[in-house]
Amino acid sequence: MTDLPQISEQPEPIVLDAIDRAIIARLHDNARIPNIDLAREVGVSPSTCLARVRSLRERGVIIRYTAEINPAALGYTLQALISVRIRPGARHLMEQISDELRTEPEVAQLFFLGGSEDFLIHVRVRDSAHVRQFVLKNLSANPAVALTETNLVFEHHTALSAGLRTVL
Amino acid sequence: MTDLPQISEQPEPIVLDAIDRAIIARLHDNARIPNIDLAREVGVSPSTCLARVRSLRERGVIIRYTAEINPAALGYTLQALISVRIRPGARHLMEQISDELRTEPEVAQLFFLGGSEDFLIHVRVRDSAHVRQFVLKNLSANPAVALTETNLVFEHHTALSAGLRTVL
DNA sequence: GCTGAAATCTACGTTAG
DNA sequence: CTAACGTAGATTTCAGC
Repeated sequence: MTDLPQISEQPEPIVLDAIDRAIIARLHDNARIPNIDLAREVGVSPSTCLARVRSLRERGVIIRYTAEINPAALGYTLQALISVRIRPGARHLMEQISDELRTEPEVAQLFFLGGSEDFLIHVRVRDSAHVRQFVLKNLSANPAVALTETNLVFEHHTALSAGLRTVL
Repeated sequence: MTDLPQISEQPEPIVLDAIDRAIIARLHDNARIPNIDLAREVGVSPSTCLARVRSLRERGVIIRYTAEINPAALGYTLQALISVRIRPGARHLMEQISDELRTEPEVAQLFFLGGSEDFLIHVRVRDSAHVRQFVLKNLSANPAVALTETNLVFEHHTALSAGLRTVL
């Protein structure tokens, strides 16, 4: 899925009180916590808690609930970051290239960047031959691509979203 | 949380059949789908489905269930990628620096890299002044840091894990 | 908007194929 | 390993504060 556009959204500014933030933090940590337990932990009744969770979902604060999958279990044990520069005359093709890349099963994340590089692609692959093949097929073969640089990922950590640590 | 180490794990190799993969794909899309619906969609009985989901959880295929939170709703509307190079004589401090960075609320992801750069940090911040302050305080002030480079993120896309598209 | 109780539905252990 | 049954407990609606 995609993050929401970062400008000129929010018809009504989203206001979250301490209970909302506590709910968010707990659901981020465990999306399947029973509503009754969640309610007790944040200090409201189950029905109130349910109404708040729904409101958060409807206002787009909670984007979705997802299961984190261990990619190694699926046979993809290697990760790499590939930075890509598009030829200056081909910048109008960036949306199309992005759409094509996102259909490739190896692509885990895609960043559009400002600065000297245009894309950063986070891929999950079987081995180094696989990443080489990915670059050749999906990037080097495209005449709009000016330059690529591949870095292997040794470790990858993800953290709780900003602004939620203090309520845990 | 952290991805599992990428080498020498799996006492027993994890084998997943088509039903397991279908379950994984649906739980990745919606971690809160009722077991009864999940069972119907993948074509097994609810009790069988529940047993499979548990097994996937116990074998570490499903790492956890999490709610994706819209960072913009929390007031963090700007994203940046910061690449960091550590001084060659200070490489032994990398673990310590990593641990310190991960306690900062702005840090969403942290990559340990091979190649010319050592770290890549994905941060979520309020504005450009905030990211500048982050770099000054957490990186430039550290004598082990040789070089940093900050790129603003215009868009960020995340995709379904590799190997699951075909079963959807 | 919050609370508490009633009805519906789900999860999950047990039994059996 | 898989399917069916039964119970305990959760979710969700609704009336009242």
